[in-house]
Amino acid sequence: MRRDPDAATGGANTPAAPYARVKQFLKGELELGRWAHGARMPSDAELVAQFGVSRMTVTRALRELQAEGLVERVQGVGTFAAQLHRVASTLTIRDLHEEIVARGHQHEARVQLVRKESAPAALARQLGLETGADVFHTLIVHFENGVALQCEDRFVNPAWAPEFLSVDFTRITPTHYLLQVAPLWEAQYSIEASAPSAQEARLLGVSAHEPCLVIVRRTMSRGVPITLARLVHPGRRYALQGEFKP
Amino acid sequence: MRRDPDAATGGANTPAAPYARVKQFLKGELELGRWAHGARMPSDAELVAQFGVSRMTVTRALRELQAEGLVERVQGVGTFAAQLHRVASTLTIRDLHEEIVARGHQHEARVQLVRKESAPAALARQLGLETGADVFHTLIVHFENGVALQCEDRFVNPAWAPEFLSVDFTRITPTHYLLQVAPLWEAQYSIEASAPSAQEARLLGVSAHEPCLVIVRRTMSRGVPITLARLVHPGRRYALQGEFKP
DNA sequence: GAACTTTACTTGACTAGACAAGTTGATGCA
DNA sequence: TGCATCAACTTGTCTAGTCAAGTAAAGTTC
Repeated sequence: MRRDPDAATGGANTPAAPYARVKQFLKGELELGRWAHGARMPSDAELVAQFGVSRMTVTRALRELQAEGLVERVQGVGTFAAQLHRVASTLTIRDLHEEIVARGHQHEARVQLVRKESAPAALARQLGLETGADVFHTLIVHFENGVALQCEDRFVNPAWAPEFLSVDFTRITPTHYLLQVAPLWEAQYSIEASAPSAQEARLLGVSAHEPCLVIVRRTMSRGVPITLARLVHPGRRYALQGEFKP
Repeated sequence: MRRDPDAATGGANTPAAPYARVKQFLKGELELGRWAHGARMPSDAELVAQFGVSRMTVTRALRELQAEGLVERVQGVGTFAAQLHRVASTLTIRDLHEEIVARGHQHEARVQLVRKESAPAALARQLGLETGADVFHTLIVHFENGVALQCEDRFVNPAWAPEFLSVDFTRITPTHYLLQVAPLWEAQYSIEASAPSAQEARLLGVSAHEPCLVIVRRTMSRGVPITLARLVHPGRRYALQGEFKP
């Protein structure tokens, strides 16, 4: 069992940590709408007096609330209730293989294409290469228990993963391999609904009218583009799910 | 201009804060793959010695890295490089009105339906009500510069927003109004691609085959369901975009 | 009145030390 | 061998104070 210092009123067995009590108090008052958006909240000094704790403790509570986007702090001015006119959520896009295995199902990858190509202008620009430079191109269809779930069309910057073409993608997904090569990355993505291309429809075994969820993701590591992927999912078989908890 | 203590090697004008230096050092080493997933990283004491700072400073750096999911800390054992086999991203679903206004465009909402209904079993369960209880139902189509962008089909728990039906939704979006009533919430959502219903296609002015991005979102405040919304967007006109920066 | 200075208050960051609580491995004993 | 104990090390949290940097309002001077 994991300790959860955030549960300020936990199981009543462990009297929550002081910083968690302060944090939970402020969170509760915010939930009750005690401070309108932009309204001034108690200063550090006031909370120190109110809770009888040191300022470091109060600071920690407020810094975490700030990181969660619930309050805004301005040096020299004060702490204010944040604008909450947005729903922020952490969307986790897991490696498809792990996702399928986690469901207790069987994952199969059929490799349609693995080759080196010459990058046209638009692609080269996205990958930070010169037009006509070599790029690696893979086209893989992923199956869950024999049903096509994703068509993965991917271009990779050879500078980052020179051995990319010799990887056995029936055993390891490109995402998984690239994570080994570049463990930390930043990504930009776009999620939209559209009809599949004729080729994608054929590979996924769906009609050309079937609505598909298309994720286009560009991944970079230390500012250098690594890969550009277009992931096409039949709408009837795939949904992104997530939750947001403040 | 905003200060950014995280930019440990910032503009060279401000020598970054010590905690930020420690954090950036560890982040950089993680990027370079110095520690494999699950490998042991330097202990607090080692970092204290290495950087000549107090333990509180090291602790703060490590705690923030932990919050970002880059390291895992186990009391009594040590600090370890986290598994990064996932791409987590903060997906921000903004209020549509604000999103459109931010683009400098004009937003128009046409209210198709605002009424009280009796909740069928499935809906009642989702909203934590008894079957047959009253629910508020709105159906609103949102336009950006005269083009239909979203069809918003929403059910609201009357207990939370008794005045909901008398709000002028051509001036304020339901999301915006509900945020005033319940400032803090948690949400579960599902994003998928599908064809619109006949009614939705008619309201959006698209063909029944047009792939649509459908977001179903259930919102709760303090554990009590507030609203259930189905947001349908023509795929050709709407994409969710976001980025992930570790 | 306008411009400058002072003062009070705010958050940002850090230090040096303390105690608690958890894990691990070595030691000693039956 | 098996078990209990202890020491060393780890992270988790807190205190009481310091200095720095920023804002805003009150006061002062011209």
